Amino acid sequence: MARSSPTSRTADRLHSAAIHLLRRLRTVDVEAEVGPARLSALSVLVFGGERSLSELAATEQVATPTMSRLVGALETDGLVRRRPHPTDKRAMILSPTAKGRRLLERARARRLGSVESMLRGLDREELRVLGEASEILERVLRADRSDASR
Amino acid sequence: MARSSPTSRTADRLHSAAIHLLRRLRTVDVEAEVGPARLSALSVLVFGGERSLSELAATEQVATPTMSRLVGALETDGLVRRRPHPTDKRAMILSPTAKGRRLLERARARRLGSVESMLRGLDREELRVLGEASEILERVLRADRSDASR
DNA sequence: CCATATGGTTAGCTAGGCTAACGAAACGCC
DNA sequence: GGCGTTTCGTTAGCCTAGCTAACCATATGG
Repeated sequence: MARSSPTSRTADRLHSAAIHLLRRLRTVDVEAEVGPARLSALSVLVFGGERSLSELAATEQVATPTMSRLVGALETDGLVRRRPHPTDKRAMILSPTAKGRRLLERARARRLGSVESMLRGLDREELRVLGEASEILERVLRADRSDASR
Repeated sequence: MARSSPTSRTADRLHSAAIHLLRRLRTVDVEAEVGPARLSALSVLVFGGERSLSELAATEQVATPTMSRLVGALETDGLVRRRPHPTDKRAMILSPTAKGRRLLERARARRLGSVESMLRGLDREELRVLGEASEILERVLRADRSDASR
């Protein structure tokens, strides 16, 4: 493969930057009252709308038994509600409770606040570059495979 | 909260893009013969040079018992070697074996290949934006680490 | 020389991932 | 209508990866 093409160097730097950013954010999540997997699943229900367990598992790219356990914990904590599917008696429909929405909003604010504080001090041009890069990335990811997550 | 300054909107998009990129890469790592934490620790030794266990733990931002177990597994698999520290009898120096380097190179090639294939099709200008954004991010993360403010 | 700090390990807990196996319901097709 | 197959969700059991607490051995500074 073209060992040091512009594309491969960019890929390398992008990869590294994304890893380091998320690693930093992980330390912020320590204060969250639920773990990252539960938070992420809850986030899908809040921002992406209610859906069944297997749909949620697919969105989160985990196996259904994994999601079953996550949802069980979220329900125990009163963050998610399940109601029967109108036509399919095997299935359930999951939706966030008011408590779940509030908790998610707090966690999200913490994360975003952390990113914001890092960006503080950048000039308009640098912010523009970061914003544009994010858009390019999202577009490329969508194109590479229709994801539909979050 | 919920104000929408340019900074906060950029933070939001950046956050989302990084999550989606790494989620995609996670599916590539399924083929890796060792888990992500071990792979990452090995990567530090290969690209960042040999160091002690506690230094490696600090680099990876995990507690020393966690790193102790990771290193134990890497050593069992013949991917990492430990030798005594020249002056400090409590400490050890960790370095990757040839096997470790080869394994890491394969895993890294898979990941980067995946990112590269996503970037294929972008024009020079878009690549430039992504590369520049990565540099800004890395710089900001480095800066933010040194000052433990806020 | 002793108190304290540091490097690493062990034990034990939690969260989050997986597969295999299962029951119940839905679907498809005679 | 019945029967095989697929799908939805759960349970059981295993693995990785994170943590703290407690510990031993060695360094280091008064």
